[in-house]
Amino acid sequence: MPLELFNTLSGKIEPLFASDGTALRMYCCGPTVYDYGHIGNFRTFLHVDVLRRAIRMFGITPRHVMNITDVDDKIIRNAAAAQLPINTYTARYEKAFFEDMQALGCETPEAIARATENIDGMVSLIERLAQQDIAYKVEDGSWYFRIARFPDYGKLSGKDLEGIQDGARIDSDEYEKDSARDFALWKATKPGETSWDTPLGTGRPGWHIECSAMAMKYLGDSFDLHAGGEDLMFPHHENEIAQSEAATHVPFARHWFHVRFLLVEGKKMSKSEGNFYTLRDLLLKGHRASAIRFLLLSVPYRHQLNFTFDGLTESTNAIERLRTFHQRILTGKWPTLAVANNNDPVLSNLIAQGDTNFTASLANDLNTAEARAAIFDVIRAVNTAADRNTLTQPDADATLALLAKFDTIFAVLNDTDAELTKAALAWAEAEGRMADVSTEVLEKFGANSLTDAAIDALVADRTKAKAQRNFARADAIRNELLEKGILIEDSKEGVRWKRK
RNA sequence: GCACCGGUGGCGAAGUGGCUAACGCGCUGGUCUGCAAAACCAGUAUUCAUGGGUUCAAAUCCCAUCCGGUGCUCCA
Repeated sequence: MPLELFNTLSGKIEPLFASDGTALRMYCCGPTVYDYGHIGNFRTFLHVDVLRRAIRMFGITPRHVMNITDVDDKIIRNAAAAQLPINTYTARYEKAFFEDMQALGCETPEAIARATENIDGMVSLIERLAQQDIAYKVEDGSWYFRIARFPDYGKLSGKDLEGIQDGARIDSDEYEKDSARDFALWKATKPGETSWDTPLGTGRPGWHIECSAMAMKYLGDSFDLHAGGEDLMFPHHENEIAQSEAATHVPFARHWFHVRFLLVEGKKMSKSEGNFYTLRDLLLKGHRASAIRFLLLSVPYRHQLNFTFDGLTESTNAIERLRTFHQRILTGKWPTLAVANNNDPVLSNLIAQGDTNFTASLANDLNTAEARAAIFDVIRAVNTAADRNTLTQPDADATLALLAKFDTIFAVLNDTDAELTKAALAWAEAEGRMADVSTEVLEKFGANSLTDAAIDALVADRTKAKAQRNFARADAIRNELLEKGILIEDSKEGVRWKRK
């Protein structure tokens, strides 16, 4: 079964493969590091993460390059306002970005490419275009791409040139262009602005050129897949194709992958709507990193996702069930799991079917919703068998193997939520953002929160009270802990507790 | 204005021509428990925005209407 994925360029679902027979070369448009990443950004990166994980699950090696845009108008403006050199300014946000990616369980790409470290490549690419008279310089020293010389322009986004021309807003800074549609390859700078002295003149790169130059540097003139958020389709990716193919005369990326925007509480996320959330905002409010990952992945990448706090609660609960089940199979406890001797072929088949369904769902254009459902089907069946003492060791093993497979994609079973929230809390403290921390988080993880030892002591008290059949005392302790977010569970195997 | 996507149970969401409309969360009742929790069992949409049409057969295709969202400009 091949892994198939919708290709924006062809408008069809097509199999993915490594055209060089070794590795699937993919380029993903990364962040512009001028601020902390928000959940919209991460929906895209999370689905790219699932894509690369799925590629590996299907036996293909990914070679994934992601860029960091560390120079652009906003960075220059904000760095100047902060009176910092741009690299000092961007370094903190780049660091934060990778911390956030890790918190969300994203794997690190095989290569990271920074725009400011690849100016030479961009300059030579523009020079190649200039030799063909496709790039031209205007009086102020900026260079533009002559769209009229690239007849395929618009093939990705399906735009016709006339429409663009009519709708184009003319930027007052961009004068002397041959056509309003032509886009900047190299921007002349004003004295004092961040700039590079190059054969093209003094200036800085246009936005699109970095991705063309860096993708080609790391992956070759032609490569397998290019990814990004849906907004990048036009003009960014369209312009990348134009620049690259006009220079090389070979196809740029074969397969284009675009992730749809999310809504927040039914509306487009924006600062003015007051529904704009960074990952850090959510962690400080007490939401778990794993629940955020799971929620953002629960709706397939080509569908709009409505991010809500109810949805986050739902995901938190769903993950609890997954983890509880995983622990049950792993430990044979909570509730007790007795191993049966007689094999139940119906159950064995069900587990195998779950495995097949999981794989098939991902193969079908990364249907993460269906893949998720396949796992829950198995969970219910195996729990039922376990409760009836009909689960055999081979079936338990097969279930664990399936969970492991599930987790190579979803990566939510391993519980690191508490440490991630603590790290966010430490960050808030260091940055003077304690006002953003919810009381719930402070109670659970702040300086006055209960230590594990203190909880264990209270639990021991309660167990003693229970042994004396002093249930009033036992329940009082349980309620006291519950108010502090600690949930106690009794079972035949003894008592366990967890932080809610 | 032009282009496009979507409207499925209380909520989220899969399914895009043919078995009883997945799955998750929630809720109700039961089993277990001192009581809870966890887990299980049963119940939770005779119906897929609305109206018309095509078809032996439609949530799935066509037309119209209403509603939500997106792009055309920096944006994941």
